[in-house]
Amino acid sequence: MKITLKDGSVREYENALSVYDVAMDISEGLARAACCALVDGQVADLRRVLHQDCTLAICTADSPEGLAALRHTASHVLAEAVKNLFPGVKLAIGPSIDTGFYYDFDHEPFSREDLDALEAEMKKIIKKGARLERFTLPRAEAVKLMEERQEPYKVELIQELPEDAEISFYRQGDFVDLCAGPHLMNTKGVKAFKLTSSSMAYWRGDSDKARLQRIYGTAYNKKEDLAVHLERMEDARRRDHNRLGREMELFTTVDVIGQGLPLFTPKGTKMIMKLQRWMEDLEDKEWGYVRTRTPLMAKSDLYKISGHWDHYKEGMFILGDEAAGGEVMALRPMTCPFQYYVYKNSQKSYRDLPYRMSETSTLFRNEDSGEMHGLTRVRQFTITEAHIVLRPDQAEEELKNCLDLAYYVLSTLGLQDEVTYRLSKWDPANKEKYLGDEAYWNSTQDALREVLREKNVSFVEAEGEAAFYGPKIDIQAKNVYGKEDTMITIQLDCAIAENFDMYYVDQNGEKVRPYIIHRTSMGCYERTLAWLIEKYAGKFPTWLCPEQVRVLPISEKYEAYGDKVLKALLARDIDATVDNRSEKIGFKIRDARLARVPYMLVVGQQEEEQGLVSVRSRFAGDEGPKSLAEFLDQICEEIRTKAIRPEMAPEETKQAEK
RNA sequence: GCUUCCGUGGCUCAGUUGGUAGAGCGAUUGAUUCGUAAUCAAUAGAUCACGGGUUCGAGUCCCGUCGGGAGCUCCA
Repeated sequence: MKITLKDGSVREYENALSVYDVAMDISEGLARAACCALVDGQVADLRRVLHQDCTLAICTADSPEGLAALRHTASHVLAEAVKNLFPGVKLAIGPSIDTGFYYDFDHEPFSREDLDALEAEMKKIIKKGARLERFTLPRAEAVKLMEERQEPYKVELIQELPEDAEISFYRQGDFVDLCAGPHLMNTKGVKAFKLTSSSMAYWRGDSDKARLQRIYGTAYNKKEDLAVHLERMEDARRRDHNRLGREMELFTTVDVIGQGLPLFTPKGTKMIMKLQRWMEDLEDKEWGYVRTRTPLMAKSDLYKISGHWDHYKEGMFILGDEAAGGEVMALRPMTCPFQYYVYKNSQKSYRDLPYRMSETSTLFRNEDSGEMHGLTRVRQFTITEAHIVLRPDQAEEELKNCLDLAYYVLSTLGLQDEVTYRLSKWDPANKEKYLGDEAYWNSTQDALREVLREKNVSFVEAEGEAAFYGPKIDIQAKNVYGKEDTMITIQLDCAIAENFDMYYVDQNGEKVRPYIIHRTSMGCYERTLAWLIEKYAGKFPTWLCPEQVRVLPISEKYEAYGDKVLKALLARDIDATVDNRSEKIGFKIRDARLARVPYMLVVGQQEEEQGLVSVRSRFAGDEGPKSLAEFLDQICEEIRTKAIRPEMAPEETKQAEK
């Protein structure tokens, strides 16, 4: 094939390997372009994504593929450095990830000093520079090579590849690694990197297999990009809800109460109440839900019917001693079976469906002790969740309603662009974990996929992420560190109605099994609060703030007027306080700003005489004097519409914070 | 549950090779009554997470438990 080089000249190449060579030739002209490309015998567009049918791709250095190649190469350099400094080490795997790379080694734990030494060694390797050369071997020879080099993990990986596969390797100097590529042309290309941390990881992610040590690093094309990334990580640390939420006195934890059991202080409680009232009103008044109130525990019999006893027992808190012959109860890990019995309380006609039952319920899940984290992973949480019982012909429309409601909630919170949608499917290789057969799963998964497509939602599909009774549409959010959690879930369940003998009566008077949608339209309140803290760095939209206005009298003389203003605010359902401490106004303002209160009303002689308030906001700084009535109308409107006012430019804030 | 690092007043942290706990912020009290990001002073507050061990002596060294961070596994 022919390639037109950047200078306009044309060169011809015969096969993949020579394309690889030419990519090296032209890489200088493509900044530090990575890899090479061959798609159906044609060289791909230079910025083209790496497709499955494309074994090699040419791309620019800053494209996602270029960065992946860079980071992948950095992981090889790391592996070489580890080999140099810790000769006995065995190599496992070392891929590139979102913000960098990691490599797993079979070795003693690495200390920070080890990482620093490894960084220095990597710099040496990079400075020396070595061309990365790709070569392939038939499987048997590949195994032999890795056996000779005493790399049992690599041997295991190769043995799982097809027998007739040509196994590809990359060599840099004396270092050889099994690798599909792609890579940079030369280790010299790794210019801006940092080893960030080390931790334990299991071989193949299996806790029964060998314990390996994983070293994480990050790498960019330019030092500036790396600096920006590290600064962003620093910012993430400042926003971390587990730190900021405690600092702002939204929640706390107490050793003797236990792990994963946060206590909400008055401010955090107020925020959750605001979210909950909004959520319940929205569902009931605009989306046709009815509310239920069901027990927090039940006899084990209930969970045996639902399947949880078989599929989820180790995740439940069990009360009572089965062995002693006593009654065995369990705290509920979900609301589903309770609401089914609410449905069954009266016979339903096809006209009654969809029957939408919602409940703000507290759930208990016995998470492993290492799993708990701040407010995002807890053992007791509260969620407004619903079960919609419906006719099969209503499934599509109702699923769309659920998606619409979820989108409305997300966009009101200003979070609609922060999420990704995931179609969570079963794992056909693990059938015993699920209810129902292949046909059931295929049809329900197709139904959800169709709804997502019709709603024009872009989504990824994930095997093995389904509930045991049905597939899910999961709306995923990332925390400040990039770790993903499920916020909202919409599940289609056509199986469980059978277990509970639920039915409705159709036009012909026949009993028919309904479908059930399990859904939330906001994550549990704990997790949602955590997400809001991190998204807004504690500077919440006014309607959500636990303290919306703080009245700041200039001195004791204006306390009476301050109280009058406070009363007027409270009368309009605004969460307001007054700061009557004998401090200077500058101090009170500083204090209120650090508490991230959106509005401060400074009142003194001038304001008292003319019935004014001097407004200072998080959004516009000093807004000057306004009449109290005008301010009240303005903030009430802002709260009513749940407006998200833009904050002051970061530079200004920073300036002010100095 | 696993690996690793960590645990010192309410918070953030000092505390040398083991010698008997310190700062800033916050709190309280008093003075001050002030116009847009820190008024001054005084006071209180710590069996150094808990339990055991080594030692003449442990915040410091060792073991265990509990709790926290990071990661892994799990996640209806």
